[in-house]
Amino acid sequence: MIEKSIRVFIVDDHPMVIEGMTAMLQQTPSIEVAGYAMTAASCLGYFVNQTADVVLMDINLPDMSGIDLCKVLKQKFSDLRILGISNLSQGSYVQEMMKQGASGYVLKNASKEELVGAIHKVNQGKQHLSPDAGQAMRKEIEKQKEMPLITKREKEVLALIVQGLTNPAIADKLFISASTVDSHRKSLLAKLDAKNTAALVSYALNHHLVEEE
Amino acid sequence: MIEKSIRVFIVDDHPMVIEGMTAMLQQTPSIEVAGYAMTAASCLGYFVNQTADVVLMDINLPDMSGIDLCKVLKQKFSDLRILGISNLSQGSYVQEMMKQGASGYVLKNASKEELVGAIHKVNQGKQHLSPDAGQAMRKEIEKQKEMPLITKREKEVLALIVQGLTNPAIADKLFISASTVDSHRKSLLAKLDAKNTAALVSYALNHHLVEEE
DNA sequence: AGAAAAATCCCCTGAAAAGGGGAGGCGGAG
DNA sequence: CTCCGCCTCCCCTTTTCAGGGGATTTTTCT
Repeated sequence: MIEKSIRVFIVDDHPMVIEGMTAMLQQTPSIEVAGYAMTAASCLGYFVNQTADVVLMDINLPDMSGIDLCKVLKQKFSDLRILGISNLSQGSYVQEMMKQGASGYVLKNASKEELVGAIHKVNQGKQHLSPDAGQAMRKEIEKQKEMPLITKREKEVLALIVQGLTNPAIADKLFISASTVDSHRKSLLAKLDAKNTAALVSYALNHHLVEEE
Repeated sequence: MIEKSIRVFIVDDHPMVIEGMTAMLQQTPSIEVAGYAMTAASCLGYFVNQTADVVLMDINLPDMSGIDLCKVLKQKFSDLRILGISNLSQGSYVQEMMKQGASGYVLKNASKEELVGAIHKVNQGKQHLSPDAGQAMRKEIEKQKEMPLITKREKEVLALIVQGLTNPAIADKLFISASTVDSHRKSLLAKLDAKNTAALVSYALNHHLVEEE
């Protein structure tokens, strides 16, 4: 029985990883490396004239996040299967990736067997998540359930508190009264179970409730 | 002219990277991949009976930090040249690595040419730093010069402030008076150019002046 | 349309922190 | 030995925060 081999396209900015994946996949007859790109731009360029079945895509690209690239590719080529690749098993990334249409996620410390297996699975329209990635994603979902607490406004206030602004200063920035800011501050203290500003800021930074770092 | 090829040993917990580096290096006649290990333990096991000229070593290993492994290897085999490998160009790691006797540092996004070049350079007893890594290291040194400000006691107080303790509570913990704690707090505010507790905590966490995260 | 949640604003009191000053002891570096 | 930095402690005042209420409007979800 003759099967068409799966055409895989690799997007990663690390030459080592490209070489490694290529080396791994070349040993597998059912898989064929159709090409690779080291930037999102050149990846998109490739897909103008050519195509592939599965894209192995690093989340961290120099010119565009893998999440955005995933979105763009799926919009143009809905049949394309995308497999996210990253060394970090941060649930939030995994989640975002899947939301944007990725079919799976493997970590960079995946074995050859897992990688090949994942490609086959994804090519059949199934999903594949690395054990750690899946776990991280589940944890992330748990977390979000545990504390959907903070409202938009509170988050804004929190961000300004973290920046070292006082209530009056925050009031100015948000065009509300200092009393209101104080109300939000009190809610935050209660919700996050902090008993003063220091604990509040610590919590916010350690739980990534605010941007910047 | 016949030259002995350089025996390279690879230590990395990512199969992809091992495959990738092996693939890259096999194309280079002057270099021979003597073996590889995915854990510090198996690396040490290898060197009981065998040896190599250059070790390519990832900083992030599952069972031991690359920095510690570097130290151990250099103690036992001072002739061994060690080339650190990592995707993060964090200056502090680079510095630590070099302190422990590493001969160089390349980033995972290094090209085949750079990798091969670095191996040759290091094998000749020279040093090699990836451009980005070198830059990161210089920045780190700059940083440390910019602010050796905080004293031991201040750091202790800062850590407790970050944990959300008030002056009286800190005073209790450190067996000093609340007035003294306040003095330290004032010093911190002045030194770190923060105008309140929130800014202080932010600064401390963002600049890793305290443990835990 | 009606209930729930969020956002807005205000009062009060006491505690903590910010900002300013001064001062004594102690140990290391010049 | 003397100076300087660090640690220690205290005084003062003003501002900000914490904790407890209560109240109104707007948004959101059902």
